[in-house]
Amino acid sequence: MTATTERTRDASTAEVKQRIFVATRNAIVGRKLPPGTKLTEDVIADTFGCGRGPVRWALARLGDEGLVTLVPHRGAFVAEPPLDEAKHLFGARRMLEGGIVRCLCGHRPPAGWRPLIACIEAEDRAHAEGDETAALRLSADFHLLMAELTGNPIVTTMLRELVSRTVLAITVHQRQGSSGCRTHEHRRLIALLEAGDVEGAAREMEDHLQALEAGLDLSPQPRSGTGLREVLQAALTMADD
Amino acid sequence: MTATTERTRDASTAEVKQRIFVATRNAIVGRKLPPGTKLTEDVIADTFGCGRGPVRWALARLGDEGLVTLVPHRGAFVAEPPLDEAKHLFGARRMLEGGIVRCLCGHRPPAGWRPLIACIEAEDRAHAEGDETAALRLSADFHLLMAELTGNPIVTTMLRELVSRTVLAITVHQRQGSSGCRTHEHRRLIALLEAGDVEGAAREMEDHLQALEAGLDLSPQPRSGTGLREVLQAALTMADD
DNA sequence: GCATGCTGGATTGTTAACAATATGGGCAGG
DNA sequence: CCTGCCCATATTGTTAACAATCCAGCATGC
Repeated sequence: MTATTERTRDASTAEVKQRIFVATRNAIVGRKLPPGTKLTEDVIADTFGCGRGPVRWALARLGDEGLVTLVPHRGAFVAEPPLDEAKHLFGARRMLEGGIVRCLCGHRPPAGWRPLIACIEAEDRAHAEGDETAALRLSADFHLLMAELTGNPIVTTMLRELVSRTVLAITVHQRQGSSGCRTHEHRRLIALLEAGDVEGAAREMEDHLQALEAGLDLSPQPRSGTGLREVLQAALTMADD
Repeated sequence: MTATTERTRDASTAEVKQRIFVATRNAIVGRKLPPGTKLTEDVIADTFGCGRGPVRWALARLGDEGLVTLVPHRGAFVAEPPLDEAKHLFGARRMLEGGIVRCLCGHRPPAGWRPLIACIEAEDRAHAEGDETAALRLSADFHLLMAELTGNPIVTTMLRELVSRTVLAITVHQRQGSSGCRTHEHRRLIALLEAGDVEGAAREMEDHLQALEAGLDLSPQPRSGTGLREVLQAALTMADD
């Protein structure tokens, strides 16, 4: 996997931007780049052997998705979603994924729920091996797979964005000891889906996300936020957009 | 409102990109730029009196949102969402807005439903004056307002994107005679919300969107799509992302 | 000793120029 | 008369260089 890094083919001329974008995003959600790290343009440009233009494009795109914060004349940093944003993130996922579950109950996909079961088993294996990062990724893949099973690419894209940001939010607001999604909740969700219990399945998904949100530590964020500069800058953000 | 267009202040140096983006998006959803129109970079650059860099940034962002299609080495065109995409769009809105309604039923916003009623009245007035474009915009604002009432900016952003694309899809797949959202359906939705009927309100919203989707003409799209070039290019779009 | 004001270095934002590519019309050949 | 090739033109994609801006460290004055 991640064979993209090895493709230094000449066909890169028109897809360098995409390569940089995907690589950086994978690095962020894969916990390789801790939140707050500076993403210097020259470094990335040298790494990929290209000018600074494609780098700026990828960084802007990542900024739109909320994975990096772009500070004018300062640069790009891996985002550190504040607690408010994390809660909004989970709220949005509750609304969207509840709809996904209800949609899935309506017309079951042709492939059935087998892909979901396979994903759960993979996550269990990762848990057994102690690879918690991989487990988190597999857990995210489970939710993403549900979106794909609706057959609606737009929903898939939206949820992918949400899930990426959620992973980042979980990373920054250290889960004290709670592992990501409990797999038995996922199993119970599938059971309810198979039974055709629309309302029960939707409720299960919402409760599941609620439990995930409850795993955040609500302590007043020890990092920046009361820094006097952020307060003043936040006061000026009101007259935007 | 829309006082942003008048701000030709010198502070533009750092926000030209945003200006171009907002202006172009408003022009597209406001039906000023018909689907398919070529968006030449030089023209936009000259219009805003800036280089081509900011224009490319805005165009890329619009491309991400699905309002323009970026063809490599060809340029940017106002998107003409195919019928499949339109249906997916409505499907995504059903899932998300169903969740929004259910969320709103849970904890009613502090401002109550008055803003929604005001929006409906404005839409009725526009209908009375025969300004159908304004009516479509107001109708979109109603849905957007519901998202804002959840107090979740992420949901608002997602729905804004969806609504913009939906407006474009409706524009291209000419509604034969059906006006946008019927206001009485909006009123009924509010009544169910006020009554606290969660399931009924959600069902009403889904039916409402279903009715909107049914207003599309399912005839094989008379415009481009069977153009033999688009068919072949679409066949190559499979191996993307 | 501490706060304030400057200067050097580094990094971003933008513009301008160059190279690469696709389109359209003209022309030779069948 | 139609098909296929070729070149002029215009537009995009990219890189490189310049100007503007911000941070770190140091000197200065109280």
